[in-house]
Amino acid sequence: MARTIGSHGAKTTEAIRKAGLKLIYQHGYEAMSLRQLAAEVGIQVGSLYNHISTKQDLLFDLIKTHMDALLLALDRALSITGDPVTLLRAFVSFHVTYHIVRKREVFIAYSELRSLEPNHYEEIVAMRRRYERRLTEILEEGCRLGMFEVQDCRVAAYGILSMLTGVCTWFRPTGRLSRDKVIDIYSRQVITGLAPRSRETGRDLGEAPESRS
Amino acid sequence: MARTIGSHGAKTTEAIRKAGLKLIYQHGYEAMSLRQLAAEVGIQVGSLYNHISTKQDLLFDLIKTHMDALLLALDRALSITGDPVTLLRAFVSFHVTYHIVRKREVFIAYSELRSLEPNHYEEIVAMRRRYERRLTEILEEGCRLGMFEVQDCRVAAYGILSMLTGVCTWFRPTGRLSRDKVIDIYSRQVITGLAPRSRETGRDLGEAPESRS
Amino acid sequence: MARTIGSHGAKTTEAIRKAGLKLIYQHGYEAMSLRQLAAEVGIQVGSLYNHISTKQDLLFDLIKTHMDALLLALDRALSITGDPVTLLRAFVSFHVTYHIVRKREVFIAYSELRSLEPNHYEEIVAMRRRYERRLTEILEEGCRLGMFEVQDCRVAAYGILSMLTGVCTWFRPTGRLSRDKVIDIYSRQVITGLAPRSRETGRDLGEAPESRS
Amino acid sequence: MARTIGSHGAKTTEAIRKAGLKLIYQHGYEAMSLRQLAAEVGIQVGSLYNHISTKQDLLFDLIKTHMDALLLALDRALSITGDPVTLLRAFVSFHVTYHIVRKREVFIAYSELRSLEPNHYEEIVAMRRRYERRLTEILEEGCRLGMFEVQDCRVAAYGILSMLTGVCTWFRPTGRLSRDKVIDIYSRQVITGLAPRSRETGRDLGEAPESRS
DNA sequence: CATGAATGAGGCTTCATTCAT
DNA sequence: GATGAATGAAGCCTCATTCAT
Repeated sequence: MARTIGSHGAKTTEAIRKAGLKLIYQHGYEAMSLRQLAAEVGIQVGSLYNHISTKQDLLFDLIKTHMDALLLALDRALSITGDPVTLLRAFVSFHVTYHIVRKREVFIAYSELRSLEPNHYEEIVAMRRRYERRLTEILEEGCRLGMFEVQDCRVAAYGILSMLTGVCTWFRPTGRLSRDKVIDIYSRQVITGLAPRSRETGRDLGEAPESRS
Repeated sequence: MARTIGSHGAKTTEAIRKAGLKLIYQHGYEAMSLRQLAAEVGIQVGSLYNHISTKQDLLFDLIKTHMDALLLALDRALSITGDPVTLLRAFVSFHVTYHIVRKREVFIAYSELRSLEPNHYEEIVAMRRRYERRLTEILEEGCRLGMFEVQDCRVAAYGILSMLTGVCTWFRPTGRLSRDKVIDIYSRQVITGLAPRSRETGRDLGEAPESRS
Repeated sequence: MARTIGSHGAKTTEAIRKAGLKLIYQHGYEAMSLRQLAAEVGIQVGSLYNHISTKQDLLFDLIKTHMDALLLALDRALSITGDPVTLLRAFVSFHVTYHIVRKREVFIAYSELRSLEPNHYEEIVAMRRRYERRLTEILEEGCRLGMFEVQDCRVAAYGILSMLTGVCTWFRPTGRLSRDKVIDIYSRQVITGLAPRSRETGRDLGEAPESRS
Repeated sequence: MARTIGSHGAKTTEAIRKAGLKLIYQHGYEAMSLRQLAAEVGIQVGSLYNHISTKQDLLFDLIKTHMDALLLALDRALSITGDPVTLLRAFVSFHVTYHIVRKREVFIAYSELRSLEPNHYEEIVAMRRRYERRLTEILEEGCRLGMFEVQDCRVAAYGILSMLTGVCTWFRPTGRLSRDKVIDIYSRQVITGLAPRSRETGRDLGEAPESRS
């Protein structure tokens, strides 16, 4: 991805990235043709190659750029002091917000992983793991302090991530619920879900009546 | 999808469906070529057309067959009597099990929705909504009875579905956790997450310290 | 190069090979487009791929087939008994004849060597060396018997081969000279050129007045 | 081919010609792209057009320049007095030397003839004929004087040219044989090959006449 | 002069689909 | 039913060339 900053062509490059984002989001990487992409940008197919080196490279560039931004933003969002509950709430808020605002990047970065060449795939998956790790660490700290109670922090983290990420598949900014409302709802559902069992009663709603093997 | 039941070719037809499932799961519908498919089955490309009418039709058939089976199985799984908590636990167990066992069908039915022609798309989405509706109803009933407390049952249902469905992206049968263990963990996390706020304290972990509008 | 003997498609395959031979001879491998080739054959471009696997493969197939035939024919032509002069005359006759009759194959096999992929290149060059070796051996035997006198049999062989091969660049079947006449002329020129120096004078026309190192 | 003599850009122009020579020799005219050429020179593709007018023009310029130089050098090499044998030896020496030293120009001028546009093609072929004519004239004079005996001077000339030109396909400056040695070998082979049949013996293996000047 | 971007044609190859055998 | 061959569209990419900056 050669990006000649300041030059006139930078505008075209950016337009290609934007159009690529849109079309890949809409139709998928495989289903998007460079013909479509060029048409969307308003240039000839061959001209694309003044800005990208390969269709595959465009995909990688889009995903990589997104992941970089995501990790950076997460760092900033979690650079607060507070107990695990506070951090978890910050995480939920950040994750949901980011996944709503950058809906398309987020979707592509996940659903087109398999379209990446092995090398690129590995690189992105590694970044994704770093992201997940941040949440897992919060859960682990919460368990240590007795604020959360989960049988497996990794599994819990995966569950939370799936739940939150799902937001970007149905949330509409113009819909019934505001973004903050959704964050509120999910924060409660997530944090309550990790609550330790009540000491007094000895059981809670989540425990199965009979034991399983 | 012409299936000549009983004839010798039925075996081939089934082989095509099986191979199609595998290849679409691996590479995606757009990325799978009928040449690959034929090769996987061990026949020539042209011969495929004795069994399928169209690549698109094969996709639809696979998804439709899956959705029929899914809804039927859900019916069976929820045909028990019990309070919402019991039903919810049954739902979680069913959903996770099905998504682990029929991992590929489930994945395709979701990720290749966009590859369906409008008519087919509508049909499948309607079925999917019926599925989601079953969970939402359980939550609504639970709220009515005071066993759950959520601000929005649809949103809660989406969250739960996302969480549970995520299982099929990381679960490995040979992994650290057994299927039952995973069901156990998620049941607790889901049901606890819906628990009403403690009456005594008047607030719970999930509520934000400051008020929101 | 899949060649299904007896099937209807074999005719097309052969037509492609023939047209490929013609076009590569005329314009060169790089300059020949598959569009041209398909047009020459009278089919669609894509249909070519029912008969060839690759443009490169077509080239290799043409050259390899030629080299096989050439070596086989040489074997037959030299399967006579006789002294080196007789064998050399047989070689000249064979080489010139073959290079006139199979003018295009011969030309391609030489001029498009550089268009072959490394593996293919090596294979063909090895065959070519076997061909050259046959001539060199005749010269060596002739020298042993005192019938020829050359300072370096390999160089002499190269010279002879170049001279004879050049025929196919200018010979016209309808031209002034018959094929047999040309063979006659070249036989004499080649064989005379290898004649030992006259015993009486101790020197001959080919020796330079001043000595060289 | 605009050559701004004396200007700074002349260096670039010369670099382009040199790189073009190299790349066309290596890959052929059709296979060489202007992108490669520009990269080899170290400039951008567009910049080439400040120095050449067309890819075709570059080819023609390279060949034409070479042919001019070749004919001029031949004139100089043959501007000696002497009998046909002396002249022939001078020709052989010159031709071999030139074809070894200017290996790439020579090769291109021959192998890329077919890549020239009709006009250019005719022009170069005419020059080539003038070159060949010089050799033919020597042979004709030699025949007139009874020093050579060939049935057809044109054919003999073609044969000799082919033989000598072949040198540039296998000669390596660092190889087993020095350039002078090769010239020596070929001079003898060529001249001996033209020797008249011995009057006394009536055989044709090339006996030397008694004297030469 | 050099540059980078644009063009439009065309490169090789693969695609889903059809159909005579 | 299966096959191999044909189709025509489309896939990604590279080409030589032009031109404003």
